[in-house]
Amino acid sequence: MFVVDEFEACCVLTTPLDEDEADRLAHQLKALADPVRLRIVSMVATSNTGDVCACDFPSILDRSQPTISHHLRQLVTAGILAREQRGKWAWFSLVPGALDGIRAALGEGAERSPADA
Amino acid sequence: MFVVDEFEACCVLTTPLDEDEADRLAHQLKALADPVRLRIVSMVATSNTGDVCACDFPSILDRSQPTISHHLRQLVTAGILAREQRGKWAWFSLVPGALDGIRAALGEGAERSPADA
DNA sequence: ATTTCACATTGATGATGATCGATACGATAG
DNA sequence: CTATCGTATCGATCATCATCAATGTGAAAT
Repeated sequence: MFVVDEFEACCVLTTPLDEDEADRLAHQLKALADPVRLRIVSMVATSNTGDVCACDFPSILDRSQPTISHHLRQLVTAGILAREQRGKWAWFSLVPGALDGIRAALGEGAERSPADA
Repeated sequence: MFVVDEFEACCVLTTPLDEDEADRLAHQLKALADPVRLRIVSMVATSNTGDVCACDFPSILDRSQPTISHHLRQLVTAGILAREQRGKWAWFSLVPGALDGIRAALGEGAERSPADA
């Protein structure tokens, strides 16, 4: 319905992500874009109880307790993990739908074929 | 080789991401976890020709040409964008299935219900 | 109350990264 | 060949971040 043609060689697009939307998505992706945090999330995701005690991470992931705490805080802040205090232990579970939102955002532009077919 | 049992209060998991796998995924996610790169990818993804000329990005995204070039290189290196030289311009398109792979990895652990149902 | 334990916060450090000016490279136009 | 234009690379800078030792906090046990 438009398709520019008064150019000699460049430019033909429709509307992409605006700046704010890109900032939000980038923030969520950054929370996941770390090997330690990915393993934390996958440990929680594959736990058969649905949650994992914070005390498990340092030994399994070979990081100090403060480092693990740092990563857990980022994941909670990003809305990916939920924290529950149980006795003197902290348990973490996946926030339902959190990863689905990110996946959906990535999928929005990934379906179309490259140029035609 | 895992499944601890000499603990008093913690730990119940199955196998999550191993270190190498987490490194790979983190590398891919890092390539996307930047507002400028997200907008680049979305511009390419929403282009009705399937590709975008590098010359478009600096003005639209308000970044210098070297900065754009830097981001484009990261996206190509990560296997997300493909580069094609056309005359003296460089055109970029989505690598088919690249984002799908990332989405699938995120989805692997996102389906199960929190604890039970 | 005191100790103990689990976790968070602080402060510091080294690494990574986003950004741009300057410059080099490569292709086209003259 | 020379000039021009699009893009990549270089070098530098400033910000962000992963990491850990030390310390603080808050709850449970004695």
